[in-house]
Amino acid sequence: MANDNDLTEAEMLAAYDPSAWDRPSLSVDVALLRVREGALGTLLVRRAEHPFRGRLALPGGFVGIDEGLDDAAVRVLRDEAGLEDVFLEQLYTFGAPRRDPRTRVVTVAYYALVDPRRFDAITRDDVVPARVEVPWEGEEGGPVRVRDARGRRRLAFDHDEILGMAVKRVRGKLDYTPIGYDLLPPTFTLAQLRRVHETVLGRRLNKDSFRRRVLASGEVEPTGERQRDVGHRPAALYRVRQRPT
Amino acid sequence: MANDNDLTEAEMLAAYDPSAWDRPSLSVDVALLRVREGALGTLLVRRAEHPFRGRLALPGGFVGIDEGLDDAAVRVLRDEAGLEDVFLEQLYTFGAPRRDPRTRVVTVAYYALVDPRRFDAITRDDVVPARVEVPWEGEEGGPVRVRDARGRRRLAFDHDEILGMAVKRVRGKLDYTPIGYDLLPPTFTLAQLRRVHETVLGRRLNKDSFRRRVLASGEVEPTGERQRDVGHRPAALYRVRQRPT
DNA sequence: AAAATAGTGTCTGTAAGACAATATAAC
DNA sequence: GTTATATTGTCTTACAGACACTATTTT
Repeated sequence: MANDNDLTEAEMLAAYDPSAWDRPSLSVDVALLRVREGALGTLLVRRAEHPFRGRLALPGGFVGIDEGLDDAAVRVLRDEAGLEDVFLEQLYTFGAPRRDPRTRVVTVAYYALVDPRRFDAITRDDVVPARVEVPWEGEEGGPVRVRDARGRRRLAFDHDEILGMAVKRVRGKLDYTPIGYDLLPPTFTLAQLRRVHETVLGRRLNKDSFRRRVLASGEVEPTGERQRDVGHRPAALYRVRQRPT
Repeated sequence: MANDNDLTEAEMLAAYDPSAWDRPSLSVDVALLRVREGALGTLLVRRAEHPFRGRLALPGGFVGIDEGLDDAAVRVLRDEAGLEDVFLEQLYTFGAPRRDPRTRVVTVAYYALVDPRRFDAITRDDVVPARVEVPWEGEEGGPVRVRDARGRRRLAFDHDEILGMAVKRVRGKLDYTPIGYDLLPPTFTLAQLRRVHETVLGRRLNKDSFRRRVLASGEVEPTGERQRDVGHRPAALYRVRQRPT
């Protein structure tokens, strides 16, 4: 190519041919997490086509040529998992050259946190809830293991790595961001909140200091309501003070 | 396209045409950070071509079709900034549809931390050191301002956002990871280490408790040496105990 | 000796962990 | 009343901030 330094910027843009070089494909994948009955769970889709046909995978899809990355993640979550208006944040970009056997595909991974009630409301036969087992402590990191109603599953691509990175990220952010509330219904007791934290972190927390810390944080306020029909003294219900969208 | 569910995976891979859809270009950009004389600095390159010709930008380049993302970042750092073997970690992926006026370019941003001595050893006339000014407190986030020998500079693309995200990330990781040592020479005093932390965090730290905390962490060990020619009582020199690659 | 910073020892306040005591709803 | 958990209060311990004091080098 000749030296283009004599062109104006407009001329240069007009002459630019984006197809001149081979380039990777770009996708997004969304690692959904929920907490229920003291266990981490996720939502997977069964692949209808090669590669990894029949295997479970994260909801995902290719990024449109004029589509923002966040927009693509929102679209995938809506179209493949039937979920909208959930916590969604970019996680990490995975681009090992042979992670997809078709061709080079770089994927921008997102993670989402969902109130388990909305999770349960999903009824699509290609969407499969699965339990997430974390085989490492703390924020060590590494792939997770996944188990659906039929037992242990190997996920497509490097999706067990992506889920593992999502768990690691949430563990890291739980202590100093209001992220835990996205895993709960709009109104909750302090015991429920603690149970969510314990499940995500994979360890028990001190009941008293957890309570003190949360109340002192100013993140929650009592609704004035209490639990009903619980077979013991009902706990006060709280809500997040200002959900910071 | 006809239903391909009757093909074997091998047939499907052979038939797959990666050029069938438009796709974004993919680049990497590296936000370098160093601390010197109580100020954050970075390393920029002057763009020789459109777009943003003549403006300063982060070292960056397109990802090869068979090149790993980390490998691309290492290559860019070596070829454009002349640096090797520095701390380098993926930061965030920026993909707003119009961030590059040529065409859709998604960039995987990395950040690197460098001992300022190695920084100073670079002598290339297209590489420009610049001071980084952070106009926000704590981990609020947002773009930074950049100033080179000639004064305030507007960076190409969204590179001031990327640098801002790098500062935010380092601030967040400084307290609970051994990341600060990558900004220092192999041997250092506790006062130098504290000064680095103060510069990154943008606030003063308590001298006594910083000292106690670092010594109690077990991350450093005394070399047995002391400073020389400092005009006051010389401080003991320390090194990192085991650099965890 | 003066200047300047390194390093040590001690006190205080805050927050977490542990644990005991009391409260309240369902049965 | 019994059961089961919520909620409050107290004590202890760990650690950060503050500050005073001593140490050691250059000038």
